[in-house]
Amino acid sequence: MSDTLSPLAPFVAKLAKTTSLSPADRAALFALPHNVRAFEAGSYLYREGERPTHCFVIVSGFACAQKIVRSGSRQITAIHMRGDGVDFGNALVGVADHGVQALTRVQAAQLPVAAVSELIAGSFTIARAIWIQTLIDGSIQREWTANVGRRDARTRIAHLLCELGIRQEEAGVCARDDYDLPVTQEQLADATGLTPVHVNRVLGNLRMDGVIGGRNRHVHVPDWNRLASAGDFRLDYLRCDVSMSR
Amino acid sequence: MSDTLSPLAPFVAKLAKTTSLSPADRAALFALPHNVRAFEAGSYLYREGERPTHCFVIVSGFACAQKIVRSGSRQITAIHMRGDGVDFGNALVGVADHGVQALTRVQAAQLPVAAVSELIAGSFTIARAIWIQTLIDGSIQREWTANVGRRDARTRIAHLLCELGIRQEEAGVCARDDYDLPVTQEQLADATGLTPVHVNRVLGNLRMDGVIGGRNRHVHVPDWNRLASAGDFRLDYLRCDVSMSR
DNA sequence: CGAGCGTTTGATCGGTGTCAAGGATCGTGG
DNA sequence: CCACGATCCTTGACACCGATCAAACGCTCG
Repeated sequence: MSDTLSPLAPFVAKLAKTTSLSPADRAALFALPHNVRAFEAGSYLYREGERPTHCFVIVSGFACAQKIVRSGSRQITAIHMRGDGVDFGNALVGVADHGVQALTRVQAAQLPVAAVSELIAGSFTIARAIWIQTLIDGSIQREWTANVGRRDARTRIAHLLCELGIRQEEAGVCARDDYDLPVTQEQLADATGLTPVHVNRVLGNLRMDGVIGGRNRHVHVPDWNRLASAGDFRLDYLRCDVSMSR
Repeated sequence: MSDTLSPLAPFVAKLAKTTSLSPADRAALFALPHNVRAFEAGSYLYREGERPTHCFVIVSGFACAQKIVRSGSRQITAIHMRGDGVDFGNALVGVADHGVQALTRVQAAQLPVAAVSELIAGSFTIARAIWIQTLIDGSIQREWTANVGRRDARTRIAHLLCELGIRQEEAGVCARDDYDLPVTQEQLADATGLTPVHVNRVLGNLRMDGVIGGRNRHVHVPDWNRLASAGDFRLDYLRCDVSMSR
């Protein structure tokens, strides 16, 4: 298969944004044994407490990392999209402290942990590139903690919409100011630490104010700076190379 | 200097818990150029937006990672203690997305980023060990997101007290059920996404209920399981090897 | 056409924030 | 040794954001 058609291509492209990869490195990455599997919306890539046997690369759709607290409510701790590597840390540590669930129908490439582990051991450049991805994930995670901890509902939701827009633009899926968001308001609530009802009201307000347009699981942003301002959003934490204004 | 007396010893010991280090690896770690510096409470190890020139290893005291949101309030995203490596990711990525501030008087060993970078490049075992630490930090970060997102104030605070107890026990500082916590209630509030006033009330309740004892920046836990239950705390996410019951 | 799921809206409740004042503790200087 | 100021803790009254409960509405797919 041509590399550009490999399901791993978006992932490799993402790595290449932070680390210059030699042809040999690229070849080693594309040579990773993998098979693409479809997950229905709501199904689990793996569950909290399991010992994952595979790492994943998302090919299409949205998945989320989540934790369940005793009260039964869940917190979504990350949203994964096309080109994202999911928990390559599994190659190094054992039991998963969180579950990964498909938010929509998801196509994901499965990579055996052992193969990833070998690849990392075999190339410092690749190890470094993947490590940097996990550091960026960590940066996003910190931002999420601040988001649910210290921002009000409106700002929180606007911030999430900004992040999803930028990351999808970065992944080459679509434009930041016009994208599909095929997730329910309940899922947005679990990502922002709110209730579905309140998410609904806040989205309504944002729409009434003209900050966002588009109905029915589609986000349209008439004025990016306005949304970014509403969401207290600065994109440095994403460590991507796109510029802010539009 | 004898290795056991090196300020890096607690850090190396922590690495050794997840990765078996050869004598050469240990020697390379202890050979890292470093100087120990004291930071007054409230001073910054580095600030958000800076490009750090050093990594740090905490020798004594407490430091925190923090982000400031537009409203001016801050979210503490991590608490660092003896033996913790602070942002070794700085060796790989550039600008800091968060600041690191001393919560108490802190002694920290400063390691030039270039030296850490070289060390990582020179030993896969060490790189792996440090990487695993950053993965554990990530696991803690996810737990914090869930904590501020989906737990009520009482549970949130109890959870934090559990984590701090276990981590200090792991670091060999003291017992989990009897430790000094020389931070203000305002700082606890910033760590849990609450207000100082409410933290005060909740701590009062926990004390009245006998879940915690000890006044004045000292935590005493009469019944560990009771606190763990109040905090919805399971220690798997810390990936440490101590057992739960006591 | 009906069932199921998600969205929207209204009414009400409660946990936490805000504002304010007084009390405790501690370091510092006279 | 005491006075003083600064900082933090504690407590009370009240406000408000977001949660909860409930019901109607609108899709989509058998």
